[in-house]
Amino acid sequence: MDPKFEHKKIEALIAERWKTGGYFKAERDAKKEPFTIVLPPPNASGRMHTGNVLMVAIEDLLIRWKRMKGYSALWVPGTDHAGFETQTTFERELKKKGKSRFDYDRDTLYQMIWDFVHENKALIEGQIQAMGASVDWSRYTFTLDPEAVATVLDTFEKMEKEGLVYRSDYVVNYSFKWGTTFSDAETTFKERKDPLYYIKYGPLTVATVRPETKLGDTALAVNPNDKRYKKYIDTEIEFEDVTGPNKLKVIADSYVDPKFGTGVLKVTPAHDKNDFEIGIRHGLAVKNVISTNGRMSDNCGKYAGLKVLEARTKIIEDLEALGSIEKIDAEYSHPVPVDYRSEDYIEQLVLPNWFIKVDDSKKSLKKPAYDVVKDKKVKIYPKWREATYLRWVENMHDWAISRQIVWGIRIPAWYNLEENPTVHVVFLDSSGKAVSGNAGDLLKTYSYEEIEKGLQSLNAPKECKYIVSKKKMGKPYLQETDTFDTWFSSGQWPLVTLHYPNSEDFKYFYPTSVLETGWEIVTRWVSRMIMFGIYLTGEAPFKDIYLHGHIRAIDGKKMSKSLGNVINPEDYIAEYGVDALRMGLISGTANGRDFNFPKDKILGYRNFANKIWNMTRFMLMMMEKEDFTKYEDLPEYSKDAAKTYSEEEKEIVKGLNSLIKQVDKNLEKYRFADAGEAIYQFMWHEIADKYIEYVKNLEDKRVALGLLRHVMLNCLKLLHPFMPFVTEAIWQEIPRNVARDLADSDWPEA
RNA sequence: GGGGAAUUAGCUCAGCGGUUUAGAGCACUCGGUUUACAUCCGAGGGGUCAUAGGUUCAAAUCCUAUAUUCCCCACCA
Repeated sequence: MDPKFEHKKIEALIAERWKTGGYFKAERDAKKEPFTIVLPPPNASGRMHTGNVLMVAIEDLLIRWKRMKGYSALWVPGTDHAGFETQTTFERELKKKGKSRFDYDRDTLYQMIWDFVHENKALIEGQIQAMGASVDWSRYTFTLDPEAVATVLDTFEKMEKEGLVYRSDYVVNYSFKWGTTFSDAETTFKERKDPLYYIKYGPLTVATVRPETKLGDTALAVNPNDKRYKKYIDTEIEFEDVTGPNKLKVIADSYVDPKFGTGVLKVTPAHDKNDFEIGIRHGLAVKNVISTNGRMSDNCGKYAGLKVLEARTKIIEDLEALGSIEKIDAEYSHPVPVDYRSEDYIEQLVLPNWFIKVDDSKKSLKKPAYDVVKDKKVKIYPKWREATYLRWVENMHDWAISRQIVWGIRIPAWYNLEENPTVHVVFLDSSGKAVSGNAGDLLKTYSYEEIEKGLQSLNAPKECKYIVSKKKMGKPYLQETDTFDTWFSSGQWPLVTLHYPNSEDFKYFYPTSVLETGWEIVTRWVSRMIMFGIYLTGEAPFKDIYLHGHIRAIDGKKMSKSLGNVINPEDYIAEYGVDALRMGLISGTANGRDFNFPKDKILGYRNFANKIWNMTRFMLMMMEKEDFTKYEDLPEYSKDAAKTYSEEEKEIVKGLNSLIKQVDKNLEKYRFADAGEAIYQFMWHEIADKYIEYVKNLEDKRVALGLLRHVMLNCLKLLHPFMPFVTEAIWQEIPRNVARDLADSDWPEA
């Protein structure tokens, strides 16, 4: 043995050994109990970050532990197509080449991204392997594998048949920059200074930062308790507007804050989420005045076609001319919605979108998803996270599942262009020029085939009829160009990876045992998996949920590129080894709370790996010296033999037994750090500091050395799920009575 | 604005059902070439457990306020 534990040399050898052994391929064995974890799929074109390392470390720990305890342990690996993330990464690459997505038709673009992802996929797969993750590669799944896609489409079809799918106008967060909608979760707010205009509407005055949206006003609103305006409620106000004489109804809604501005709100249902809801409450018309191209729409009269900001300037001028501007507060600062990636402005627009009813009177999706956690049929660790889940699910509203991007699973709905001439189509004609317009008009000049081939996107008004079909419909049908929200497909991940509904794997391994992931996607992902699991199988897809904390940078701040504090786990793997990194992160993660990257602990566990390496080296040296080189040369541990042990020997046996119990107990409770810490303390400070020193000084070492070997072998088993490489490497050096590799060994019993 | 979490040694954190002198790793001090390990060994210093009240025979631990920090959700036109 080398005088030091050389992780670089050993890791690859050991990984190869496990691969040859085939220990991680889970067999369906009726005599065994299944233990299943589905790996939350990392982004297929991304690379490993510290969060992934922690996730792998915890899941591998659970899986190896249960496998050694005799379960049929299955850990299913996979990668995610990560719709929006990947498409934007790819578009950045395109930009470097002076191209953009608008240069390609939809099918070509999709194929290009497919190729891009498949060129990069091997990287993350290799990293998962290098981490020592004992996943079953024979069951590897990519979210866009044909079978995975088929399952997702089947689910959509079923939901559509059962009336859970609908199309509706909806206020979406729309980015002109990216040309797509963003979910609320992908939208943040940024403080910005904008002039606040006080605009007269007849006798009333309204304060707004968006005068241009006045073209879409369909009411004025006041607080029902506001004495100043009581007399105007339910009356119509007439006034001279920039477009000529106008009149608006005054409604009462408690959303209006009497203390803000003048206490009068202009209601623009098409361009503000809250106004949209007021509109629904009061049955107001929705007048769309801003189009997806960032310009004022056709129904804006003389302002039509102007960019939003141009229209604002113009309208202010016109209002000034009318004498309708009461005052301007130039110092007004307010939060504006921006997209979380580029912090570019987000406009709220009304677009037809695809929705899932989550609280249908006949078939509620959210209620059982709530109950199952409330009733502790699915347990969340740490417990205090439960409240987040319950609160969110309780307030869940219908789910907009469509995204205006190419990279994803295309919604399998088809529009008959002859029956729906108003479908708006954008395509590249045979010369590569972009053409857009209504299908009815375009079909007069272009053939269906040309449109279909060059199709970039379509936008079907909500009245359009559609047919759901997984097969290509052909002329005169065009397929919806929206794709599913990533969470719609990854929400079915446990079902997809286990080949729901008819496979043997599904019957044996479903529901899975534990879902382990970061808490930040509890709402977006975990709730959806529970919903789909119950909807399709009647059973939640997992029994326990363990949520690990976020890893912050060393400075205690969130890792971010702009702060330059992002930690690349590979640097630490190279310097300290996989085992040290895994164990260091696990020991930092205690209660599922966020924690700072535990640099010192990683160093500490690197030293520990070296320590147990040298303990073994020393033990073997003592054996060799006394010529106990074969297994049989030393006495085996037995309860009988233990009766004649010395105090020191009895002490170490007692310590080992209590350690085994402690490790099991802590792992049952997901207290990984405590379990690991206990092994560390025992091996270093009981075995090395005390017991080895004791053996060292004995005249006759036979019995004590035999016991040392016994204790060491058992400790290696306990430590293996935490630090798989170094323990396996040491295991191979010690003479044993069983040939099996450590990864394939049985868990010790106290 | 609503909700959650944290505040314990210089640093990062444990202390999960109230129990003897409050623990660990790193850092620090002193001393060590001892059949492996200096990524080591031995000894040691260092904490009024954020603050103020309360419950109790007994509180870092339970309760209530306050302060500070972090996070999530919402986002007043």
